[in-house]
Amino acid sequence: MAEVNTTDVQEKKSLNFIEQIVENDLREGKNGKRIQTRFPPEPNGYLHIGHAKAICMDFGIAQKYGGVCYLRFDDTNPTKEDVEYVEAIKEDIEWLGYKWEKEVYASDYFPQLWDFAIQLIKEGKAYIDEQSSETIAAQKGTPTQPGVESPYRNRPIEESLELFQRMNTGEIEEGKIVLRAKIDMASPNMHFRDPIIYRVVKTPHHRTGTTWKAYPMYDFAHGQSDYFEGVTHSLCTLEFVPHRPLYDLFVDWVKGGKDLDDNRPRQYEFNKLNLSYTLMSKRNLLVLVKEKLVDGWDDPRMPTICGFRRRGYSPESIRLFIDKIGYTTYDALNDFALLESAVREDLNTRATRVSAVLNPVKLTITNYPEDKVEELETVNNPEDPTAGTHIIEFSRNLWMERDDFMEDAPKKYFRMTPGQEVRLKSAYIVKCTGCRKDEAGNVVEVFAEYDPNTRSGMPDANRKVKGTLHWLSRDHCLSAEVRMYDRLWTMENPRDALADICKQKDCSSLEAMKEMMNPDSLHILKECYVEKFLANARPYDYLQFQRIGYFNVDKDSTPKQLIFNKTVSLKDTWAKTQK
RNA sequence: UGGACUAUGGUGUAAUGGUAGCACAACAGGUUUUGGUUCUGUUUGUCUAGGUUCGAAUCCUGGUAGUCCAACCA
Repeated sequence: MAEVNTTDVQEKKSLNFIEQIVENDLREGKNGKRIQTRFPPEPNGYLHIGHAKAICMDFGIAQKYGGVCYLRFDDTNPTKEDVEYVEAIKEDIEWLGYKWEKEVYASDYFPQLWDFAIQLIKEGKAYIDEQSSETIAAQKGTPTQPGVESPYRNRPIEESLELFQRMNTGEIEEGKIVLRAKIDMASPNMHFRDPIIYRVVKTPHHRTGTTWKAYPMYDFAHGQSDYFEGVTHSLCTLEFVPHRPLYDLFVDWVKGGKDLDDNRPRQYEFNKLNLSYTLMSKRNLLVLVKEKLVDGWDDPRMPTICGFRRRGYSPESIRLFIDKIGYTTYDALNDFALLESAVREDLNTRATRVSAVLNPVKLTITNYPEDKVEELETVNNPEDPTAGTHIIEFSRNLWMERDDFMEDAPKKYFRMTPGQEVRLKSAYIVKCTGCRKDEAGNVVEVFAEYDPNTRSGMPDANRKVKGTLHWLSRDHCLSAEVRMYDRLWTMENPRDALADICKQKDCSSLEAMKEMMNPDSLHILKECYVEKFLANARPYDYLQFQRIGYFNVDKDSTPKQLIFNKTVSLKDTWAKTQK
């Protein structure tokens, strides 16, 4: 029965348009019914949740259709790249739960690409241009005006050949000459107007060192790399749609003819992730890190994979979110609330429930003996009976949450207020008898009397009261620092807002970002208390502070200095009705 | 004002010429030793004007709106 059910669910889940293409290709026997993809990051920064969407697609398609996925570092621009990023990227992909068949680099193909470029020169399909970048740009025309041909366009092949060799010896300075493909200066597709395919870069490469001085451009490397590796489906985001005709052209050329066979990579594009209240571009994230507006790439407010990891998101929750938003060709703006609902959904099943008092006030049970301490059992996770239980101490002197007491309470306030009964979670029902205030009128202590018959196992254990509060025994808890995070940006679409501010005020994106940042994105609470049970909690452990939210243990937390990060609040229908 | 792409509730997504469905969000209620979870119910949608068709969210044409393209970045 259960198996039938699973099949039903799978059948009901409709295929996204890429999966439909893949199934079609499989049916038609393209590429020998083989599926191969690649995830091709440039090692110039940390992966963010937008990359996670591409990772789930690239690795997911291979997984689902019995194919393989390579991890290929697109390292054709040594000025921006670094091994630091290579290592971080690998860590993040593994954390997300994916394994690559092979780790490869575009730079592995530099010799083949070089030979191919020479072949094109010999065939009259490429030439060396000696004009300045400004001139070349000007000759390119505009989208509405055709370009004009370079005076070097029809230079003798021998000249181009010789100059191309010298591009790689070091004798030619950066920017002096480039190799261009000879295509069509009048094409409505700007990428066809004799694109530059090789340029001189003298910065040492993080893998090949100083072996090369001439480096291929993206368009000249990507499709060919796919072809060399045997990639069948080259999946990327929508901004590469205009590149596709060029991709196909170069693949045709490197294959040595258009219709030789059907074994060739094809590029398909899907929409990239836009998230509300989130700035995604690597360039701007780099500014945040460099200018120390955040605490590094893994600051829990960052949309990086490592940021979400430090914040307490699970890999499963991120994959669940990606699965929910789907893949289309529409430029969507996804609601951050959907990501939050995904992480709540996942953490609800796995986070250990504990008590933490973040804004403490004394609670004294006046009819409970001074020296008595009871060890009470509390469940680790009501959603998971196998998660077990742990002990929490109860005594006369407790901490409670300041928000859980009101002297004059509104009608539907089910918490501590004089004359009202509440349940102390996992312990007794108590009745509030009053409070003590300081000279300024601040409540400094709340008083209550307990009903000894209402503890679990006692005769009145199942007596119902409206409210249940969390609490801690003052002599049996630990101090902790708790970091409360909120969104980094105040506007729903910070990318557009950033552009607007820069334009209006004619300022740098750094200045604009400073203006846009949410001043309340981080609140550090230093005087919090948590259960003794957390003495040995390990970094990244998933927790639920009951009635508050999901939290995790920060990577810098130690038994002496406990630090917790708020991942996301619990849904709070009470707070909502108060607004 | 060139080319390419896109348009389904507030948001995202399905329906592949034949009953507009799902998730999030919102709202109302039941259960609950977390105002959580869970369960039930409710509200809200095919950008627009034509055309093809027995029948159009789907195909065609015009309009409107949005995205991308003029790096020696990827």
